[in-house]
Amino acid sequence: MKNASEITSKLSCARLKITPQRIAVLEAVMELNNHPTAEKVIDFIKANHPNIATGTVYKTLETFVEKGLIKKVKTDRDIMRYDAMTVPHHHLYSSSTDRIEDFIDPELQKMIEKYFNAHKIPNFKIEDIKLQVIGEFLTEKKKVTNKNQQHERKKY
Amino acid sequence: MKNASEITSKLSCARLKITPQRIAVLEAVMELNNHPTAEKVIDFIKANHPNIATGTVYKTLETFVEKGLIKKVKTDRDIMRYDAMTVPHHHLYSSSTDRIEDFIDPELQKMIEKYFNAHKIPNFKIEDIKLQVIGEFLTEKKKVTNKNQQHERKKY
DNA sequence: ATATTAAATAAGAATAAATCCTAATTAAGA
DNA sequence: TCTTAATTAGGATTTATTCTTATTTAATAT
Repeated sequence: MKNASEITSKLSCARLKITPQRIAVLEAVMELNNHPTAEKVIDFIKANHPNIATGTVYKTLETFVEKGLIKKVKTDRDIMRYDAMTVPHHHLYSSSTDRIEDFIDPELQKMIEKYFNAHKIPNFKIEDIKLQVIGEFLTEKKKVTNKNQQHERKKY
Repeated sequence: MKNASEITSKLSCARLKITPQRIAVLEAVMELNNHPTAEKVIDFIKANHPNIATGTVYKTLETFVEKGLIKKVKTDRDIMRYDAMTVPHHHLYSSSTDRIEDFIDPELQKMIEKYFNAHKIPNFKIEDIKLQVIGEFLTEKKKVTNKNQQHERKKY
């Protein structure tokens, strides 16, 4: 549990009481870094903390979303997923499987921000912009390592 | 039922058998034009066709999505919504209510397409790009009529 | 260290959306 | 009209999530 202090500091920054349950949930979402479902988080936690209640995990995840510690990831399927990454980023979605990967592209980010600064939407205050790029992954689940490429993807 | 022929032609173009149930569902999604939930569709249909089964509506919606007649709209909440619009467009989401509006912006669309043509994502074939603009609506639910504005929004 | 108290949790019941199942029905082509 | 594969009704079932309440606990003040 190397990043224990990182976790507790995140919790206290968010003005949340530091409880074993919250530590376990935040650790799980950070460890399961590819957008786990609530169920995956629950399974992960059960291994070390067999008696943390299901409802507690759901409630804790919701609390973290409210406090901005994690984000919800929408899919076209019916299960909610969660994301511990806090830097602005988008997502690649497989149209045939449930694979989701992060898509970090500062240049794109900048372009979109610039566009919306120049083209305000009438009567709408933008808080966040998420790009869902839907398509097909052409490789198996492995890290893209080519350093010359424009876009990074986190390993699955 | 003025657009009856439009509906039947859409169905036959999609190589689907033309049934009263399918006509009713497609009509409902087109009529309820602000991204109805399955439940809203069911309620709408029940008025004229009291004995179309719930499961049929779900199945029919799913069939239409597969055939590309309608699209799924996923929200941060847990309910699936549907969209009959077939031209490429994005969505504005209220961060505090469940309001969703269409956001049509051909210039933005063109810019994004151009960007991804110039910056291919390695090992990924793009099929669709959806922009989720999350924020707050500053007006009540009414149509934006200013013709000079860049962005159109369908009325709620 | 201890007491206080508001916040958090366990446990499982309850809810709600969506799916599944099977027999009966129906649309479209022969 | 007949045939047949596709579709539907009806309802049970599943699954994700929320809710409820008594109990426990973390943080603060004493």
